[in-house]
Amino acid sequence: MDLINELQERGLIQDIMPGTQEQLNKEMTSGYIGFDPTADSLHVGNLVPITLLMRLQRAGHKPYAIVGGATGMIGDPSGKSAERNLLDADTLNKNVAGIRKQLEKFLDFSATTPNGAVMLNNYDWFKDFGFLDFIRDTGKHITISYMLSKESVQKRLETGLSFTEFSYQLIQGYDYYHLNKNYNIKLQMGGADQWGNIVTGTELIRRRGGSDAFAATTPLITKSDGSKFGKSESGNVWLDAEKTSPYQFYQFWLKLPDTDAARMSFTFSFRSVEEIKALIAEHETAPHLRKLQKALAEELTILVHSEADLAFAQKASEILFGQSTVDVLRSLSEKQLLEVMDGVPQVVSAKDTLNGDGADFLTFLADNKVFPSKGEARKMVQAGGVSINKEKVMAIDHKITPTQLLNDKYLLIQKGKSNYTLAIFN
RNA sequence: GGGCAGAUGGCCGAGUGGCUAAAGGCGACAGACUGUAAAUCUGUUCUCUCACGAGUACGGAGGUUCGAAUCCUUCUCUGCCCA
Repeated sequence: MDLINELQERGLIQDIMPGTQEQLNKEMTSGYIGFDPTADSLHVGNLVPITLLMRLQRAGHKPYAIVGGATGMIGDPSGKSAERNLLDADTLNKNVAGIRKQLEKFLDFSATTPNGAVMLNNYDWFKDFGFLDFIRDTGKHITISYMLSKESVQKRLETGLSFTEFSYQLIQGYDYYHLNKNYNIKLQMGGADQWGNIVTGTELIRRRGGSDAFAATTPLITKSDGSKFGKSESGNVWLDAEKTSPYQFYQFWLKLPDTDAARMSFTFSFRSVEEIKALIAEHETAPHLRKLQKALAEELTILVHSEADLAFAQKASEILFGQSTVDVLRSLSEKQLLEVMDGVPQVVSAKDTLNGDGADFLTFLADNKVFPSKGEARKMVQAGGVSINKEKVMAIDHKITPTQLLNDKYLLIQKGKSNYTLAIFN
């Protein structure tokens, strides 16, 4: 099965330009995807383009990852309902560097392999490109009505769109032209919201007499309820272990609703389509075992983090969500406890605050930022949403005393169903 | 440059002098049920506070008034129409 057929089976093709499949079957083809440096880390949403490049490379083609140091300065209006704030140069540089580093994990960048991956920053070819030169060389080939007809532009005409964002498609379009001309790149991929920008690129290449240029986009990935994919209660799910611990990352996939788990497996997993179908069938016979979610969570935690990180994440999940009771928690040695809690957010405070009557629980929660304020903490306790060591806290005037501590030192605080914090008393 | 319309809580959107911390919806969070699922039901949702309460808030700044999201002036921004 060729790459495009497989992508189609996985539901990863939204739009595709005629001839793309033939081109990929004809020869080793260089293809690229751009990454927007809006943050210093990539998040799970970016895993779609990342795995797409991986699939491209595994199929024997040459992947290019373009970090948008230049385009990031402009702001892509696609999919945005309002004008974006511009990032300052320092932030941008930091973001570009962070993203670069992460991408290196996923692709084989060895220069000796013919289809070794390559990373480029479009700032390099834009920084010395003067405005007059740009509008003469590039702007001349694209008409206003063509640019205006783009959906990303149309949607914003009513509510406002600055010239800066309007011109974005030309900048990205030029990227493709530049890459086509200088690197013989013949394929651009991206999310469906990028189709307009990508096509401006192929148009520019065509009008300026470049070689063949093809394009394919993936459907925008959303959850079954239509909301944006890749958010947990605590915000974005990042690929950076410092921002989202491997445990939290593992949990994110494990918690996927059934309806999403199937689709996400096709989207993210490198298992074959047949394997995934078999897993889904198996899952349906015993949904409560969550085999599908587990398989996906395992695979992706290894891909993004490591086998060892997965092992800890699994152990922690087992203890935090298994049949465990206070007794199980109490039976863990200090070492075991700390290992398991590695990815769980932790707060440290002084042990002598527990002397006498003990420390007021609500005050403790607020002071240690487990909750933003005492009022907030009270609300949660009153709603029955807070537990200590797996036992629900019923009283709003609960006091923490030394006898409640695990290993004489730790307190496992749980807010809601799946948010844990480990308090350490030294 | 001229005319018109508009800016309300995370979002949408009602409110046109006191009963408004501001209807309703969405989203979000929590509880029950369950499988760490979905659906459903319930509660919460400006900030701080044990509570009484206090403080901020309807684009910005001034003003009228005992009292303003609501009236006036002005500024900023956005859309539409005309030049």
